[in-house]
Amino acid sequence: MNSASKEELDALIAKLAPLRVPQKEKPKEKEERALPPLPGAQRGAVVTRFAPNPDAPLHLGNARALVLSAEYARLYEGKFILRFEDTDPHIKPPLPEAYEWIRQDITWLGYKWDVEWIQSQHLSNYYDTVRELIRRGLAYVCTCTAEHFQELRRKGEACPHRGQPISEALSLFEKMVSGGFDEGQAVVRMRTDMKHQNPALRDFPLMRVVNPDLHPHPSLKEKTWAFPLYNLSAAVDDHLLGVTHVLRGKEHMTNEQAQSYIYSGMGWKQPISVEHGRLMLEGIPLSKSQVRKALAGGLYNGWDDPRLGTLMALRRRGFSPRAIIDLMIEVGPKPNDAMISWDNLFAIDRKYLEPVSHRYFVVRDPIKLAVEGLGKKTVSIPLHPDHAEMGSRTVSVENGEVYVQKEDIEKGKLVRLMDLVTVRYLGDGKAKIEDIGPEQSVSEGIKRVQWVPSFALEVKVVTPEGIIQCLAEPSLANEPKDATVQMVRWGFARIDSLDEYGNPILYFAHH
RNA sequence: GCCUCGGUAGUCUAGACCGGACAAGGAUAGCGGCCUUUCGAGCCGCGGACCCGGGUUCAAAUCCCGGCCGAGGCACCA
Repeated sequence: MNSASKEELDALIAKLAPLRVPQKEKPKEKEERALPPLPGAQRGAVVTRFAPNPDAPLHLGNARALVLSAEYARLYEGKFILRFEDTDPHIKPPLPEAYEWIRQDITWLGYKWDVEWIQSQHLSNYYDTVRELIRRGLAYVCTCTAEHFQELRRKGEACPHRGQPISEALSLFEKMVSGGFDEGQAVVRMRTDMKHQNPALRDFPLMRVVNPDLHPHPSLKEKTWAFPLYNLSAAVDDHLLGVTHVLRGKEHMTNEQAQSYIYSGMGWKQPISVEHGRLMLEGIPLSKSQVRKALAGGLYNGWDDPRLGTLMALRRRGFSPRAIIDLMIEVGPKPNDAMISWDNLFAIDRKYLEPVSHRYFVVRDPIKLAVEGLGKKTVSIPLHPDHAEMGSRTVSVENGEVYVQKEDIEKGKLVRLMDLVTVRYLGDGKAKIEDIGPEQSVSEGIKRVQWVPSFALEVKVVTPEGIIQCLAEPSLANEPKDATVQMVRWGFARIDSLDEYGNPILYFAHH
């Protein structure tokens, strides 16, 4: 079969299912980029998981593993698990509010998880597995200092504890669990091969001690001294939860090998692992540690600061979750790293926002224009030029005065105030009407600009570059919170909140 | 120092496993035009890439070897 040509296959398919023959003349629909097949996946028998550490909200880099895991589960009609990996109260202590942040981030993207699993609530599973590994002679308790073991690992030499009897290992382990060792005094190691060509795999650690008085776990009432390390907890839970496919970053490549020692030691079937490359976002620090540091230093206003690449920030700016999903599907599960450009994300997002966003005039850096002879006038303008069914808004000029953007007018030049009138700017805030209709203004290439009446709404637009005080047409106040609007000739923004005077604050998304 | 994985236009991606209609397709960004009461959307056109060097082959983006560059691991983090 694998020697059959494409033509032969097509012919065969045509015979079997004549209705599904692709029609040549059919205009090529822009096919949505699809995910490549998942190795070893069977419909209905795929279980994936997304396993964040709840120490921060999700960012675009995390979204890759998340979207892939959720999409593959959906694609194969399988199950999707959300697992919180909160077993390090010392170096990466869980942030109690982050659990909910992450749930919200995932929900915002439109995904539901079939199972939620919090590792810190299931520590006894890891203890049981460690006991079994010790009983099988596959693990031991090492009381070397970290530095000393590092040295032995480098040289490929065993430490004195490696040969300890099983009974001793077992009792030392119970001593770890019951608080008989302080931090750094003992660790459980997998017995692998001290001469393994990859030093990372030489007797890697399974469990260590964290002092609960110094580093209490926020969601553990009882004092707990022994915590699993990543390779142990991931292997135990992936097995227990029946995970069939693990989609994660390629920084876990050696972990996959480490985990296979546990899987084979326990006689478990190892899930198929697909490791994707890392994502970078143009000009933005994504790494949690960097962001946290900058946050502490007051550089950002919070995890949802519009300058950040967190999903929270993108959500606040009014991005469509579909845009993030599309981008992740485009990047796919391949092992290449990718530098995501904002332009690319904006372009995808625009496709979703453009057809649904109401148009409004918003003026930055305003200058008052007294238009001679304009007087009192009310115009009605569609909320969307291509969708009359969306309705329209009205803008009233009271006394011939409007605001335009300083940069849009030039003394002596014509300018078309959109949907209102064409004027010539005379300088000194004065303008006079010219008898040039909309069609003619287009054909003559006259600049068309947005404007607002003199009794405009004062709005703040929060952009990645800073907060801009602007004037908006009064009907913008009719838009509900969370609505995404298009500020004509500027870009998309989301209605975020009201300021102390009841005026809207908008978060800018992009052009 | 040891180990691993990558390298197609500015950016993202298809093709690579299974060499041949690939003088490399799509998207985005750029430029030009059309259209249009937005600097939006749409349409048309233009320019832009297989990291380098060897090898195998009638034929290499695709296979092999070497190099260069990039990323990651060598945590009592995940």
